[in-house]
Amino acid sequence: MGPDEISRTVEKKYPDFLHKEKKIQEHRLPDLRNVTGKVVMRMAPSPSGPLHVGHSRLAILNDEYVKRYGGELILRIEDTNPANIDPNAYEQIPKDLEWLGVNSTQIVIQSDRMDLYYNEARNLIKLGFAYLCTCETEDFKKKLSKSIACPHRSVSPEENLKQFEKVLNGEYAPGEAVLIVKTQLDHPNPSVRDWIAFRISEANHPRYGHKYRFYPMMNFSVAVDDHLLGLTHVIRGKDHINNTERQKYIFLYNNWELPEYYHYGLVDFPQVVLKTSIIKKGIADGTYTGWDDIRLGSLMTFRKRGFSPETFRRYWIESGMREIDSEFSIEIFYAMNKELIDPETRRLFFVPDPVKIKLNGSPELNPVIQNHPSNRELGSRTYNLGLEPEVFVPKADWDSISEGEEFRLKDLCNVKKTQDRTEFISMEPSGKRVKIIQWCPKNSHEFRIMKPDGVVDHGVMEPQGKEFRGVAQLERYAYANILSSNEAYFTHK
RNA sequence: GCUCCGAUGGUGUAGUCCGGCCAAGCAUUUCGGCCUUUCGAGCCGACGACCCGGGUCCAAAUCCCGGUCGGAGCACCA
Repeated sequence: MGPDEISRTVEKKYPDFLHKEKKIQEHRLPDLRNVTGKVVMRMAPSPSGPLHVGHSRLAILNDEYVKRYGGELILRIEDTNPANIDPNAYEQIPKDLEWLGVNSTQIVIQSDRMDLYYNEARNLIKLGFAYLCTCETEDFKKKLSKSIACPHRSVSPEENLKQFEKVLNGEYAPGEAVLIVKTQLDHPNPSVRDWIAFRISEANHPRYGHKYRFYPMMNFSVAVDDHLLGLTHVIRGKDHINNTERQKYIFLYNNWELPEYYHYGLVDFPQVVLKTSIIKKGIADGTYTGWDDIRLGSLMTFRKRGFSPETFRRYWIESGMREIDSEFSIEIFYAMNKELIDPETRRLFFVPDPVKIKLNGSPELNPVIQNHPSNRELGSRTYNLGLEPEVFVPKADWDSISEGEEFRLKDLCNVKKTQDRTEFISMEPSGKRVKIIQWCPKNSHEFRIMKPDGVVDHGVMEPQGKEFRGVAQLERYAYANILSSNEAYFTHK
């Protein structure tokens, strides 16, 4: 039996052996604990700016589970720190989520719910689980670290209630009084001991101005809302683990049923600026062009770079929900996006750092170029270059070709380099394996591409790219989102 | 310092709860090959990992103990 015969026999008798089934392992998020019927989940960003890639994980994970089990996904905007609110965020956050394909069924804004928080505060005071404290901050912290109660901790509920109303009425200045939730002073974890539930702020609130001055801290408003909104499952970052422990006391004191909590690991985004304070400063001083500056990691930026929102979903589903910290793999993220967009992304020629060369001895050249190698629906384009035309090619490629070497101008013709020009060889590929490079006609226009590292690549774009908008694969260069006749945002290689 | 958490190839993950089908799967990167509608595309292939040391067990990535390393929190931010 010769080799061919063997393989034919094997093929016939044991087809499974040759075609070992390609196991396509689909990443699937684990099931949630304790699901009885529909779930109620939430995502709760603070409106300090637009959403960035980090927020997208929270949004996608919650959205995925609500889609799996059915139920509600609440967008809760946590604007209880008036000093750190970007008024535009109220509008932008829902837009960012819509782009991601995350559908919230209800939007809740915490500043609309101040009375609910005040009522719960009064309730806890009455039950003896909360007290007003007017200690110096440092003094209070020091005592807490040594598990020592401050004098206010033993004040009667009646007296505390009076004090509470005084604070609401403006009889204390910022820093002079806080409301504290009692937990356990001897709790082994110092960060869980008596924690601050309300503090005074006189900052102007974009939605309510100076109507309120005693604002709940996140741990308080979150606990109250998670209960009142009927949350069944809470998914959020690992940085909230200790907050969860604190919030559980509010549930305990009210005998409320706890949601199931999940905390996913922290993700490090190397070399991406995400911090809103830095971005705001950078926009103000002109370092950045805006929230969608190519160097930033906002969803607005990714959108402007032409990413598919589906890429975020795939990436975060693959990342799962484990409590392991990880590094955001931009490499894998790019690869996922490429796989999604490539089948319907047209090709164009962009020549960075162009040099003009003459095609000596060529006939009339009228190339017809497919806009996509396999997707016929994207059509083709034609150029009438005439006899012995001049074209642009990338300088780096030109310099790497040696004297007398044959190479091919893609979809045009084969030529040979001779000093500062080329000699025509043939229209058809010669069959030899030669370097193939992209080119642009003489009447191409100037074009620049903004890259995420802040570098701008200059070059020329073929004439038929002038009207095109959207993501294109600039052959042999990269994918880019063409924003105007002379500028694009770099997507990825 | 205190409390808690984690550790699978360069990177992201599957498997860990309920030990055996795991001489560890998938993806990406890198490398090699194929591809005359010629791509930095696509297809095929290769390299590459269970943090360390003990213990339990016929059997450990998986259970137990001890280290090491890494992370989070300890805000009048969220």
